[in-house]
Amino acid sequence: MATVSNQELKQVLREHEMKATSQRIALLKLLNNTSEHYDAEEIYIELRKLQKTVSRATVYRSLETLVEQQLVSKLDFGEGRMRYENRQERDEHHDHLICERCGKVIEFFNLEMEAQQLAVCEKHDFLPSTHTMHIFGTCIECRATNPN
Amino acid sequence: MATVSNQELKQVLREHEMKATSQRIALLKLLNNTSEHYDAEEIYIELRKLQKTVSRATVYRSLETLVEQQLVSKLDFGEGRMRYENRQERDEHHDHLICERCGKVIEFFNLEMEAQQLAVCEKHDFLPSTHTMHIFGTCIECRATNPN
DNA sequence: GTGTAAATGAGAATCATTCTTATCTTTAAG
DNA sequence: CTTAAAGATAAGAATGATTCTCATTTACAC
Repeated sequence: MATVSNQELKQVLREHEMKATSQRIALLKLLNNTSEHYDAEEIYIELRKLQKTVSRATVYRSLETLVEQQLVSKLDFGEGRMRYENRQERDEHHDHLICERCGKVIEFFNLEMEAQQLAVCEKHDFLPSTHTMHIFGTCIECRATNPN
Repeated sequence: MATVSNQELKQVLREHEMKATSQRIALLKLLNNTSEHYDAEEIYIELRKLQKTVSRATVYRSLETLVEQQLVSKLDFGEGRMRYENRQERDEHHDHLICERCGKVIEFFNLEMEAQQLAVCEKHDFLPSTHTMHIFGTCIECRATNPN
């Protein structure tokens, strides 16, 4: 995962008609350099650790704008709060397997499933914009530990 | 949609090791007799209309138990609150198309998609329990009104 | 009918998120 | 390099959904 320079991030923000504030640059860099699915509070804490002055409100507002600009994806794993992941340089959309025991998230992509989704939309004269496909269950490691 | 008697609902609750309280019977009957996807507050208001003494806490607690018992499904349409639907007598699981303009929810079932989900789980040695598949977009009526 | 575990009502508490407002930055223009 | 205006920010208050607390009530096995 190549670290992106501040200059490049500024460029990205400006291309999306967002002022290149230090808070936004730091937030984008954080999501750029991790494969974690952080929630807003975790992002706030990480930015604070990095000596950034930032408020929760700014984290939420920036995330909202970044999601609108499709630079970031907003994910709901059914925990009562949202998680976010970087979307730049991702060529493929992906869905998630979520382990209900350990919380691990496995990403997957299945072309046939995507095709079926389009078929369903066509059948119902529905114009899709986004979708969420989350499969909840138990991962192999957790079953190995305790088959239950 | 055949109305189920209180006696039958009592029976159902007892079969699931839940005390057959009047609040639970009324809640279950409400969900049984509608195809709406109510949220907790709407359920609370409906039960009040029906002259039932019930508190919000009881609505939430009962729903939680009913979901555990798989008598009710908990749905997240990305509105920041959960919705619930009856699950009894439904032989088929189904997924949802959600119109981002008018909020309409269209239910669908696609066997091939379900098969692909199982295939993905197998591939990742993942034991699935439930899944959510929500496609967001614009329904035909909204596009007819304003193609955009 | 009684006792007891379970369920409930009312409102307080919590948690994620959004709003408010006064104060800063960014950036385009001189 | 200043400057001004639009846009962003910090801090904390407000909101809204959901959960918790605890004293009281109810279901139901006996």
